[in-house]
Amino acid sequence: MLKHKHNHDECIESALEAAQKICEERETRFTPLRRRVLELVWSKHQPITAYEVLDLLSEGQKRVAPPTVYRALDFLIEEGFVHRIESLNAFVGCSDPEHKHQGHFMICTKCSNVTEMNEKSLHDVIKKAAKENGYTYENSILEIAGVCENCRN
Amino acid sequence: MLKHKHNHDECIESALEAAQKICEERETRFTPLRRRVLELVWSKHQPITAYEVLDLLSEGQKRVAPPTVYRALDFLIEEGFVHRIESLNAFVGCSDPEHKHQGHFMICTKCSNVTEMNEKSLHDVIKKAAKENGYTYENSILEIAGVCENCRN
DNA sequence: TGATGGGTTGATATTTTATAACAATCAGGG
DNA sequence: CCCTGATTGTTATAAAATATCAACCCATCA
Ligand SMILES: [Zn+2]
Ligand SMILES: [Zn+2]
Ligand SMILES: [Zn+2]
Ligand SMILES: [Zn+2]
Repeated sequence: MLKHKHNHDECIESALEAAQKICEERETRFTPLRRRVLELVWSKHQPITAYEVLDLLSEGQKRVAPPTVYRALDFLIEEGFVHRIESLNAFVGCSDPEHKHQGHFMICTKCSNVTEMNEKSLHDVIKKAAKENGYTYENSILEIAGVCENCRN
Repeated sequence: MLKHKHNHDECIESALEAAQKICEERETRFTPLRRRVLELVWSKHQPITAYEVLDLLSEGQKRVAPPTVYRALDFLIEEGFVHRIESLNAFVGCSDPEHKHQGHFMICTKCSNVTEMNEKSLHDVIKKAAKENGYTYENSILEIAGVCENCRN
């Protein structure tokens, strides 16, 4: 179902490394828990709910409580490593953590895969629309539902 | 706080009339409950939560249960009279119920007022972005957070 | 008329998602 | 080591939404 085949382990690994590096630069704490939660978010190359993360995190150990997961997710979102998909109440790893932003996504209604769009032009159009309506732009969420290339075939 | 001063009673009344008319055309049932819920959604010219609607609906009578409200909201959303604001878990009346669409909104982070944008150009850009990424467009939500003109002054 | 059936609403219980509040623990600086 | 602030653990609860089945309404038609 993945849009492009790739070695997903590498994919996770590089996300973790990037996060680690950014935290060092910012002097924020990439603790084992936060690292593990980020790994779990990435583990399912699809949006994952907080309680799914909770279940995975609890495997083979005492069950953790919701705040543990939500606090870690809050941190990861704050740092820009994870986005929340509002229309799904779910979370995905960010494909471009170096540059803080709120995400713009396309969500396949057949396979649930999500594609993050990092397109400056789209971002600019949205900013412009806000300005034209008299708003000072802060940030935005865009979630497009549709059918992905794979699922059409 | 309202962007433009207006007689809000008239505003509500016209929304109800429009809904009534559209339901007659579509032969869907604009029941007293649905009418009342739409009225309550409009009553607060700002996003309103399902449970706020529930509280208002329950005033002076036996308390209604959540499904009553959610079912009415589902109908109103389905008919395009109401939009859900995903980032707020709240609902607003649609400013253009004649033409079914998912809403594109700007949300003031100071006063919580919401402005619906019915701009074809923006809609087109979003559709185009979906297409360029290989998705067959179905619909989209756009929620821009910012500060409105009033609140800046 | 009154049986039938679809759509709507009522009622009860539960699930899903998220947060509040406070205690325990940990990591770094004096 | 002791203090401090950040992080994590723990318990309880709030907020948002849905599942299920019963009751009701009302148009159709036998
Ligand atoms: Zn991103
Ligand atoms: Zn797909
Ligand atoms: Zn609308
Ligand atoms: Zn404002």
